[in-house]
Amino acid sequence: MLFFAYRDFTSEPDALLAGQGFGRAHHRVIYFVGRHPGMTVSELLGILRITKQSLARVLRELVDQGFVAQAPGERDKRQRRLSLTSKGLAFERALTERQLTRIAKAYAAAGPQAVEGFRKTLLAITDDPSLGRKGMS
Amino acid sequence: MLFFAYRDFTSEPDALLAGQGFGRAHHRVIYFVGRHPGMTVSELLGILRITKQSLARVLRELVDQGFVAQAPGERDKRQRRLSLTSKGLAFERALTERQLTRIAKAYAAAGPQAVEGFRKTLLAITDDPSLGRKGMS
DNA sequence: CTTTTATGTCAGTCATGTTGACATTTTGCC
DNA sequence: GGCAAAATGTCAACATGACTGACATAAAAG
Repeated sequence: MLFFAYRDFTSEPDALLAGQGFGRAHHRVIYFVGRHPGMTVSELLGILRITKQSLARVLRELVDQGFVAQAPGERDKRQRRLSLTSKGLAFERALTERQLTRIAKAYAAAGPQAVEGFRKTLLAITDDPSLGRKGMS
Repeated sequence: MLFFAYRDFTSEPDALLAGQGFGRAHHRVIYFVGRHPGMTVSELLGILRITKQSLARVLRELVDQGFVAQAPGERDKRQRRLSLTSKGLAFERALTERQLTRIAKAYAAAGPQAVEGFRKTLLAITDDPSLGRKGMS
């Protein structure tokens, strides 16, 4: 069930992303950078749990095409704090819109209590539920 | 959240599979064949929604190594009805065991009502909820 | 007898992950 | 001041699992 839900949940954004030559990996970066503006590369690596080489490719494309901006950290100039450009923000909203529609439909079909149970159970399945505190999806 | 839960949910079976030189794709085949013994290749393709070329590689490895058996259909001899061998069944149980433990933990943490809401909401998120009637996960 | 169906197979490509090695800039500590 | 450690970037090679397109075979269906 998780497999099907995840596949269908990502299918609409995937189509949009493909139009830009992007994939699901780009979506994840856009998503997390959008929710944590100013985050560092290593924070992002920690969340995604992938290698920096994997991230680098995706991130470079997003920066090159003007979806994500990098700025040296104030206190620590080694860091590259990441944020979405206005172009990136617009794109993120377009991606999320589809998923919100889907969630809304699920909410309508299953009811608020079911959705609350859904959240709770998803968090319990996940190894590190500390990530779930800020409205991630 | 779906992303994290799916990743963590599959992490333990993934480790087991890697020991046999298998991947997540093999797990899905073993899972569905185990739940629908005697299913045909095209039924499996329909469920997984991948191309036959993608399936072929995975299926061939599973058959070659004696996890899955093929038998010509009785009425239609073109078909190859798929089923797990005893070796395949034992492996499937080993894989599922880990996930059941995780589900049990989630059940304990979130409560039965939450888990029921979880099921309901997952089905509502999925495009074709007809798949969810037989205790799939 | 011809077409369609179920399946298999060859060959090439793409997206996303991996390891390992090495470079650059900046920070922090003795 | 100097040097190790940290944050990041980059090159190269490789694995997995998806894709497309083309073609082959056996059996069923008309």
